[in-house]
Amino acid sequence: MDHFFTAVETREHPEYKEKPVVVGADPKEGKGRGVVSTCNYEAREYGIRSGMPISRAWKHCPHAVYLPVNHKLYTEVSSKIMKILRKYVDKFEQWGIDEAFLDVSTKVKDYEGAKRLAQRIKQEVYRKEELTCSIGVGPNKLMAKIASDFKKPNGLTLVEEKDVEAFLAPLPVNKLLWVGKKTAQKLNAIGIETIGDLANYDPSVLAEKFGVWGTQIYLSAHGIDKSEVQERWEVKSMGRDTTFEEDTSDVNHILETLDALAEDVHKQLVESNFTCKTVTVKIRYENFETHTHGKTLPFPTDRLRDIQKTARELIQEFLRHDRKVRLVGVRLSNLVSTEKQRRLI
DNA sequence: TCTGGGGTCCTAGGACCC
DNA sequence: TCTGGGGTCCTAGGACCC
Repeated sequence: MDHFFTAVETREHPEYKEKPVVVGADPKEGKGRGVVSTCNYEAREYGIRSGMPISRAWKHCPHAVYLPVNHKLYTEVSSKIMKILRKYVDKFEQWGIDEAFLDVSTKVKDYEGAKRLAQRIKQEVYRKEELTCSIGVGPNKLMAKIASDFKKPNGLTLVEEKDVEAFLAPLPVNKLLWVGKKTAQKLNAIGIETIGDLANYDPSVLAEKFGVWGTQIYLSAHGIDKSEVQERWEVKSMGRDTTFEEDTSDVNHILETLDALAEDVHKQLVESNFTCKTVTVKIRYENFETHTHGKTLPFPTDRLRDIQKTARELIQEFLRHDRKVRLVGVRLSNLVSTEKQRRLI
C-alpha cells in the first residue's frame, strides 16, 4: 500500500488532502522523542522520511499535520484489503501490515496476464477502500518485491525473467531485499555500490567475508530466489516495549512499567490461546546501549504472576541508580498452544 | 539528528546428553 | 593425561523487515 498509515488517515479526514501529513510520535513543538512512522508525499517534499526522529521532522515542516499511530484502525483496514487480495490466489503470504505476496502462476498464462490481474486488483482495492497500492510482478518473491518498490505511488512494474539482471544491475545495493544499512556499508567498503557490482563479484570471496549470508546476497544480486509464497500463521514470539517520556533511574517506576507491559502481553498470550516457556526482558540505557536477558522456565505458563516475577528478576541486574533507563520491554517466546500442551500432559 | 514498536532469522558459545 | 563426534537446547546479540 502507498504510504499506508497517512493514506488511511487522509481517507478518514478529507480535510488533510494535499497537506503534508505525518503519522508517528508526538512532536511536542520539536521536543518530542520517537520517530516518523509514515509520511505522505507532500511531507516528503520537505525532506521528511519514515524512521526519521520526529524532532527533526518538526524542524523540516512544523506546519504539517502530525497524528498519532492509530494501529487499531490500520489493522482493520489491512484485514479488509488482505481479504480482497486473498480471493485472487490460493497461495498468499501477508508481509507486515500493508504488503503481501500472491503466487499467480496457476492463475495466469504469462506476464501479460499477470499485468491485467494486477490492474484488476488495484482497481478493486481502490473502489472498495479508496486507497492506492504499488504492485511488482516478477518470476519470484524477491523480484516482485523489488519491482513493487520501483515505481510509487500507484505503480505497476513488470520484470520478466529475461530482464532480471539488466533491471537489477544499475540499482544501488541497498535496494536488494535483506541488504540494510550495515551490509550496504560493508559492501561499499569493498567497492560494491550497485547490485550489478555485487553480481560480478567473486562469490567465494563473498562467502569468505559474509558466510552463508554472502552466498545468499550473491544469488539475490542475480535475481535468484527459491522461497515459496506461503501463509505464516504460526507466531513465534510476542512482546511489548516502551520508551519512557523521560529517561529514568526510578526503580519503582521501571518495575511498575515492566509489570504493565507484562500484563499487556499476557493478555495477548491468553487471547491467542498460548502458553510460553521463555520470558525475555529488554533494557535500553540513556546512551542507547541495549541488553536482553532471558530465562526459560522448566514449564510452560500462561500465568501473569509467573511472567511478572520472572521479568522482575531478570531486569534486576541491570538496574543501577547511576544509570538512567530509556526503554524497557518484555517478550514471550517458546510459545506452545494451550491445546498442544493439553495433549502433552 | 538522536534514534518507536511490532516482529523474524541467524550466529556463536556453552551446557548437557549419548 | 589428554580429550571424539554426533546431537539438542539455551542465551545474548545483531541485522533485517514493515
